[in-house]
Amino acid sequence: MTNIATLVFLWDNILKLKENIMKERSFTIATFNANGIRARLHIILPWLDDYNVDCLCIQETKVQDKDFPVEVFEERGLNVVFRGQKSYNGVAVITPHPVETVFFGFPDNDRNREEEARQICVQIADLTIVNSYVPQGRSIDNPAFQRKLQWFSRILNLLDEKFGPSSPLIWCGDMNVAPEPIDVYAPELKENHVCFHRSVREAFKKILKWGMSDCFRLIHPGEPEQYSFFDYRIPRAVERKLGWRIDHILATAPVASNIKDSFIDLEPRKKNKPSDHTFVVAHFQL
DNA sequence: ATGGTAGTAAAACTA
Repeated sequence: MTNIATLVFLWDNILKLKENIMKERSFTIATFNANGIRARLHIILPWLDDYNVDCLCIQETKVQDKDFPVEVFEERGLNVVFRGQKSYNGVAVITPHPVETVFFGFPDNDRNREEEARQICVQIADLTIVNSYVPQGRSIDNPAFQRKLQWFSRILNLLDEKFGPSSPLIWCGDMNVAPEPIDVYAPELKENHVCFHRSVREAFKKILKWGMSDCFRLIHPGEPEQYSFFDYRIPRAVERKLGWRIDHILATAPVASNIKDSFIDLEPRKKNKPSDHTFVVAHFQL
């Protein structure tokens, strides 16, 4: 009888454990192109206080590692993973959770500083998050544009070989591509633009086809004039709706199927100085 | 005909 009682007790505990594991957990992620993180702390810090995201992915921190403002995040109980270069590029992941750095740039690369300052892969609980600052490409006849196209094929190889479409994976950041005509103003004039040329759109869509969903579009299908970037050289670009949706949060099915909300927050632009990008947010119940 | 500005960091480069 004691054996049966023990069995019942154990079974009961297994059920409770399973219940705990299966319990929905909220996860909110955001991406932000800072264009200089030190110049945007007045935007980023209050925004973090307001939203309490589980993970903020930043691109274009434009700061060397020795000058990165680690303390302002750590004194708020946030963990930071970052890598940068002097004046250009630079990525960071900010999270209240324990975080493990998987790699910078691409795994097994030949220590390319620029690539490391453009991509971070981290693990937060069971989630793998890749934060990318995809090269802009300069012009379609520039070698930099070929490197941009290669970035997408290398990402696809990486996701396929290391993870697979059924593993919980988020790829987010400044992708420098407007996937569809509704994702940019005057698309008919942008066919030769490095962020709208058919070759980049196709390279990007190949990754969607492989098994990732554009989280913003899951919540706002077909909604026009939803932009994440406004060129600060164009006067009153926000009010005139002269923007691009080039910052994305993509997720594999196990994550994307649990999406609850997604939006582009452009409010912080109005505080003091403009920032060239906005916060793109996605919320899941995993 | 191809601008406009912001950031970094010290003159020009990238976006």
